[in-house]
Amino acid sequence: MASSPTHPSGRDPTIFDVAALAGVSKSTVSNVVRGTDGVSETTRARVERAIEILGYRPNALARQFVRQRTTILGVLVGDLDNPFYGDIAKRVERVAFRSGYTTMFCNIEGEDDDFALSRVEALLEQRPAGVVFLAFFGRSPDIEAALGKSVPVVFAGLREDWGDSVAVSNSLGAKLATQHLIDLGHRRIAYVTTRGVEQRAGQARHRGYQSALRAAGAPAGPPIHWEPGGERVTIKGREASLREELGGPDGATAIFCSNDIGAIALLEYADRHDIRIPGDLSVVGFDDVHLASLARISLTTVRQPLDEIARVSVETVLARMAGDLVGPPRHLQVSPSLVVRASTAPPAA
Amino acid sequence: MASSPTHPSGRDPTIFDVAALAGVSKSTVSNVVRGTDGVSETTRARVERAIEILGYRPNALARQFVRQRTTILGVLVGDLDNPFYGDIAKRVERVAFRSGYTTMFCNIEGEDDDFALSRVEALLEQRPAGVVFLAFFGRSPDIEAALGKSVPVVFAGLREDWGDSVAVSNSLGAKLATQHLIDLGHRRIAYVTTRGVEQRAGQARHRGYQSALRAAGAPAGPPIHWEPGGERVTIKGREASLREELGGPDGATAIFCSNDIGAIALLEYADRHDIRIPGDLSVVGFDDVHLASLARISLTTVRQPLDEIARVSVETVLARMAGDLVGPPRHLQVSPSLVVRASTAPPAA
DNA sequence: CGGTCCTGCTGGAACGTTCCAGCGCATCTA
DNA sequence: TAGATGCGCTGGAACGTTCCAGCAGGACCG
Repeated sequence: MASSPTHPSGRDPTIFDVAALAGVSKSTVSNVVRGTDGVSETTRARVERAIEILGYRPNALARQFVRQRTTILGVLVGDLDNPFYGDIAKRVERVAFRSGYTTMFCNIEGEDDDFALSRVEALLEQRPAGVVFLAFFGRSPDIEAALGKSVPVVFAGLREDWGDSVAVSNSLGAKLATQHLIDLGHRRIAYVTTRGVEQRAGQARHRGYQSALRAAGAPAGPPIHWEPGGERVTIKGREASLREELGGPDGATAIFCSNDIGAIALLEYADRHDIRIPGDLSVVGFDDVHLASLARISLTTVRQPLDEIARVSVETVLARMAGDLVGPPRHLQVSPSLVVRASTAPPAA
Repeated sequence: MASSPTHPSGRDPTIFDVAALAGVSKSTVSNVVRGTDGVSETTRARVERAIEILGYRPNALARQFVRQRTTILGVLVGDLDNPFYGDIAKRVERVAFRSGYTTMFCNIEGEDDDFALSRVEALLEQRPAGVVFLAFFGRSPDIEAALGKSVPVVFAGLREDWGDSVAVSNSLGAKLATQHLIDLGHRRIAYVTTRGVEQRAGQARHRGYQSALRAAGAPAGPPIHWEPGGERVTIKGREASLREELGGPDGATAIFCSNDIGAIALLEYADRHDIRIPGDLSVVGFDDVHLASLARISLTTVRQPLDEIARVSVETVLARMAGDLVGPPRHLQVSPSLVVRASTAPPAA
């Protein structure tokens, strides 16, 4: 048990101990602690002195209990080990802390929906004041039911169909990426996506890709689903060989990949199969994870303004909590930007 | 406000509502909810039915309040954005969840001790049942004071001077790394360290490096402190040029770097300065972050068994919490292993 | 000078659990 | 059959806050 030096009784001092020492009522101590006004300067000083002497610290558990709310901000993360999530998680945490909230992370690794749901329930049991989603959920009805309408929710960059959201403009980002390839002279540009979890964002990115190509009068293909590490891909439900889609005489000369981790896996694949980048194949990613800027990777990509996304997301959910923001869900968009590096070049002649 | 369909009164149903419906006392409901035995099968069934009907969910805030403890496991992370921390954080979370604990992460970015301290205090205010350190703290006396003796603490892989710890054997890992370079034929092997935050681990790694070289009759240098991105290094407090330490006629032919992120930064530096790796210079890291296994990085490194560290760390702190582990701090060591990749080769002839 | 208003402080009630002493009743033992 | 034992259940107390109605007493107003 912790015990302050001046209060060796074993139990932590309570508001009553402070009140007794300062010669005031518990209510006054409470008012001082909470910074309520309506306490005279002299009384305040006396109480503060008593707090100091006793080493009193408010019991957060009691406070949370009586107020029936915490200063916990729940954060649901797709995969902490993915640098994109790690990066944004860190920023969310920083912003929340500045506003007096403590973040509670739950890591969800998309694989198992039941697992994800049980994680969400464990999080909700702590009665967070709000929840920030950095992860996508397939079974949203269950999640929605679990959340009820009891907790404000914001989606940081992932979906726009439920709750508030703050997202980069996926279609604009995809347009920037695709237009860059078009400007370099590419015509056969493929769109590769790697993870089911980003369905909605991925769809929007595919639309942006399509619209850029259409505007340029070039052909846009369907999404090519690829599981990093594998040799096979799925196109409109049919299996095919990744090798044949890339770099060959009829294959694509450039790829826009729906995310950096996938794009980097593509670079790996290319390295193993003697496809030179950007000589034989140009690759553009999405996210601008740190990794992408390493000289040995040097991936051209679309940068998400993570700081802004994190800041605005937290601000939004805090505003909902405070009642400052009411009404229907608000969907904010932030602007992506293109970062050109060494993974893109004009197509071979 | 959340409300179950069958309980539209606005307030969440309490144990009393369940008791009334089931025709028993609140105590019996409590016993059913907590799984206490001493409740007959028929009563239990009746209570469970009532719980179902009302959609009752125990109020975690009230429970925590009355028991004065939570099922929150605090985790202090060095930098969530560093893949090493992200990886181990994720594993810790997984193990904790399996044991019924929810993890609360606090991200500490070593720079600012006052900030770190305020983060720790915010974490402690939630009264976690235990704390796992994945970060190193310079000002441990303050942290120690803040923690008091009230919360069991375990250090995962970082220090061995306070609280329980579960760490890879840093000196053995360093020996493996250095011996690998010696076996390849290197004699001029430098030790580079990048971050103040890993002082203790770094010191142990330097000792392992020294002992391997001594055993081989080769010279061991002092730690070379390098700030990734810079050109200058500090050796025993004196400044020098990194370029001159590496690859030159008198410079090192191989480097053992105290961590992978630093080692990868060294690769970057080498790339920019036309030092070929491993032709001109061999590099070994420590940690085996995912990144290191990318074909374009392919860093020889020392792997930490992160799963084991995470599992044993959480087990240790849970055992302390439960009182199953008593007595003086326990310092467990786990074994590192060498992962040979393409960043090391025999020295140029 | 009586009433009203404000300021600073008070004390009770409430929050929803857990924990525990204790009680009635049936069963077992001598 | 009396007493002991144990099982299943009960009701009160406690946990440390916040919130709120209310109360003195001084200042201000007509």
